[in-house]
Amino acid sequence: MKLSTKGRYGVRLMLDLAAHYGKGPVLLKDISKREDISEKYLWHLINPLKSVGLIHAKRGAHGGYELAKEPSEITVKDIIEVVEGPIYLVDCIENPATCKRSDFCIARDLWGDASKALAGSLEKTTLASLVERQKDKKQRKTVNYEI
Amino acid sequence: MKLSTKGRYGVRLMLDLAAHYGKGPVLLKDISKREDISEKYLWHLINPLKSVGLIHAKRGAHGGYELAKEPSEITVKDIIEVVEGPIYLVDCIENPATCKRSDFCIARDLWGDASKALAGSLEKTTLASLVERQKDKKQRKTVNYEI
DNA sequence: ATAATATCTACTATTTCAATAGAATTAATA
DNA sequence: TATTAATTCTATTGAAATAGTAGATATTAT
Repeated sequence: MKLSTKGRYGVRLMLDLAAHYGKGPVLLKDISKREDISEKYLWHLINPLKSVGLIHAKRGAHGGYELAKEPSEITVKDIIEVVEGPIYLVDCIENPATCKRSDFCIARDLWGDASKALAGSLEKTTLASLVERQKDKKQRKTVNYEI
Repeated sequence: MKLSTKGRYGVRLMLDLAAHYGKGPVLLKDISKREDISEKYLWHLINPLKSVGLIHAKRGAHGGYELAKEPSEITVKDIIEVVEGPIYLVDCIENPATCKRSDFCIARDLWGDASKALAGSLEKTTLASLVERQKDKKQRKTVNYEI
């Protein structure tokens, strides 16, 4: 039960954009360098995030990408749902027809609860709070070096 | 972020054993029929559950499988950890060396929290409680038919 | 002995995931 | 208006994980 690279990279990508929020469009090339993800692959993540209205793109020279909303308005759950699909541990929750046992299956209820717990945890964290944490961590690191 | 069939079938298998707990060994063949999972495939699930001490096998004629503990002592988390591996949404939590960013990666902390939320939810449910719920559901169904 | 049952190793098919290639489109600006 | 810098798109490939099957072996009750 692992997150795919889409989820992991997707959050890193959005976090990168959040860290540069308000400073104009960010180049794909730069994100690629900083996050160590190929431009080609990044595009597969950016594309759905753009079509769902989380990212805004500016084409042509001096173009690039930026968040379409405040970082405080975007949760990790929002991102994961776009790049990985809905947060359901099993298909039968979303779509009961995928399993003929759906009507009477007790396990199904269980997976529903667990999915909710997971989604709830991801919903608590916004991009803004992640950026904050990142700043804090850097701060602490600097202080440690001075000791 | 989906559970694999190992996890889904593994819980169904154990729930089947729990429902027959105390009534002597259960035949693989019977589990296969009831749960609609091939005997061959079931064995891939039973094997690790046995070697970890959750299931007890009786070989030869009149043999079969039974839970090695009370259903109230086995949680869904226990089962999933055996058939799917440890409940970590990303590898770098268990094994930081898998990613060179582990030291300073904020996303990593996030995935750690989410993994904990998920594991916590799965730990709350025991096989005994699932068997109870199953009985309740059947009860309600019968009552409804009588109306 | 025989039948019933679990155990094991190995293989194959399928699907999903990850990543790349290369061409097309758009817009700024000189 | 030509050029350059950027995003956009379709298609393809390679690799890995998942799912499932085959067929022979070992054990035990009767």
